[in-house]
Amino acid sequence: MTTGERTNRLMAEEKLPTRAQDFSEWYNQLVIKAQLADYAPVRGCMVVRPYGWALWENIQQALDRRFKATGHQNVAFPMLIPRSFIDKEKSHVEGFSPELAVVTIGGGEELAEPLVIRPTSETIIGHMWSKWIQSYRDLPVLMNQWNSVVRWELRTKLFLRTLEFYWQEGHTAHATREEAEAETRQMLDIYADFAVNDAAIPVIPGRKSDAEKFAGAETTYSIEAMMGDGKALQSGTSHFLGQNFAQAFEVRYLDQTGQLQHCWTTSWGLSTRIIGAIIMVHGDDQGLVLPPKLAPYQAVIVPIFKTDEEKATVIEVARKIKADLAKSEIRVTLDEREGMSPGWKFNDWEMRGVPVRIELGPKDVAKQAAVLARRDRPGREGKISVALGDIVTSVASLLGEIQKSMHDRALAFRQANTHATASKDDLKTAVENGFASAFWCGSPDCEAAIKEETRATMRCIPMDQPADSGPCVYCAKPATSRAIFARAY
RNA sequence: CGGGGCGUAGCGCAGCCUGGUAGCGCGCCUGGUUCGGGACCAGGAGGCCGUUGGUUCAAAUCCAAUCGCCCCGACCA
Repeated sequence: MTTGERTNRLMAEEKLPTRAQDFSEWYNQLVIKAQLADYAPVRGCMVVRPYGWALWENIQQALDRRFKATGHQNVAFPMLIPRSFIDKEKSHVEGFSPELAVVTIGGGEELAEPLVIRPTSETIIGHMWSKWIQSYRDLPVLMNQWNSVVRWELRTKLFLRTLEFYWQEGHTAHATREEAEAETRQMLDIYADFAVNDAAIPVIPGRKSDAEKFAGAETTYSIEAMMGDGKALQSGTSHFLGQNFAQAFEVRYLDQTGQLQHCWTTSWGLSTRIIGAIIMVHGDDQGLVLPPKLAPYQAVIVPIFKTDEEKATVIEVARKIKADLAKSEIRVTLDEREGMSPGWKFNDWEMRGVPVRIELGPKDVAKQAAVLARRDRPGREGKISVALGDIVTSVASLLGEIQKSMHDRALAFRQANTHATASKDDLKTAVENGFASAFWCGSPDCEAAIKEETRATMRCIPMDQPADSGPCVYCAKPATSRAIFARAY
C-alpha cells in the first residue's frame, strides 16, 4: 500500500459516515466520537461522559430556572417503589408492567413484597401526598425532581432510548380541574420556550391521541421536533392526570365548604433524549453543532506556532483572550494540548460542536487580530478576522447570530419537509422523509389504519390550528382539526 | 421475540476455509524533525484470541453448548 492510500484510508476511518449515507450510523458514531456518552457493560445502558454531562447540566439550568420562576420546588423521592403501588392505577399498570425492573432480593433475603425500580414516580408521590394534603390551603403542591428512571426497553439507542435515563419529572396537585389543566399547558409552553430559545429546535406543541398518551393520563401534550432525516422525536411531555392518581392514592382535601374532594394532578417530563434531538437536528457531516446557549464550551482558542518564541507570544495573547472572554461570562477553553497539529484540533473541535473557534497565530498577533470561525458555517466563508480589542463583543454577537441562524435553519428545514396532505397516498409519500399535516376525524380506527399502512404514527394534534375544516385523510368524514403524522424515534 | 452481523492489544480489524512460535493500522510511551485544515522518522510497552466442554501429539483455527454486544422490524420519554 502506498503512503497516499494509507493516509486516505486512515482519514476515512476518522471521519463519520455522512448523514445521507447512513443517518443511524452517523448518529451512533458521533455520540461516541464527540465523547458525549459510551456504552455501559449492561445492555441498553449508557455512561454519560463529562462533555455530555456538561451539556445536560446546561439544559438542567435552563429548565430549572424556568421551573423555579413558576413556583416549583425540587424534591427527591426514592428510587424503589412497592410493586403494589404500580398496580393501583389501572391503565398505569397496563402501560408499565412489561417494562418494569423488579427487585426481589435484599440483603440476601427474598423480599416479602417485590420492589420496582421507578419507571416514573406518580405512584409514590401520590402515596406521600395523601398524607401531606389535608386542606385546600395546602394546594397547589408544585414539585419537581431531577433523577433517573428505569424502563426495560427492547431496542435501545444512546440518549434516545436507554434502560436507564436521566430526566426531570414535575408533579403538581391542584384544587380544580381548570387549575390543573392550566398547569399542564403552562409546562408545555415552558418546554417549547426552552426548545426554541435555548436548544434552537423549532417544535410543534400539541395534544396526543388516546392511543399515544401516557399510561394513566387523561390528556397528554407533547412537543414534537423534526430530526435531520425527517423523522419525529417527542422531545418533552406534559400530562393532565385528571383525578386518576388522586383516586387511586386517596389524595383528598377539604374545600372551603367542608366537602372532601379529590385533587387534580399533573406530571411533566423532559429527558436526556433532548440531547439526541440536539444532535440530530443540528449536526452535520463534520460532527456536532451545539447551540451557543447550551454548549459546554461556547468558544475554543486554538493557538498556532512553529518556534518556541512564537509559542511564548501566542500563548500569552491566547491566555489574555481567554481571561477576557471568561470575564464576560463566555464559556471558553484554550486548547494547549501538545503534539497535535492545529488542523487536527480544528477537526476535533468541529466534531464536538463548539460554536466559535478562535484561531490565533503569529500573523494574527502581529496584526493584533484573531480569526473567528463559526461552526454552523464550515469552511472559509465562516471565518472572519477581528481586532483583539473587539474580540469580546465580536464573539458575543457572533454567538447570538449563530443561535438565531441555527434555529432559523432548522425551522426552514422542517417547513420544507412538512406537507399538507389530503389523500392517503399523499400522506404515505410525505412521511417517507418528513411530516404530513392532515385532517383527521378523531377516530382511533383511522389512526390505527394509517399506522398500519404507512408506518407513520400520529405525533400530535397541534395546539395551533387553522380555522378551516375538511375531510378526514383516511375515511373522508368531516374533520375539524389537523394532525401531524410522521415516522418517529 | 423474529431477521442479520460480531466477539483476537485501549480502539478498528486481519489470521480461521486448509490446526503447528499471534499479526496490521490507529492510539499510547521515549527522542528528534514538524505545526495557518486530520504531520513524519526512529525506538518501545501492551494479548487466559468472549466463556465452558469436546476432538487432537497440538486449537484463535475443527465440533458442541453457552454468554454478551451491535444493527434491522413489533412496545416506548
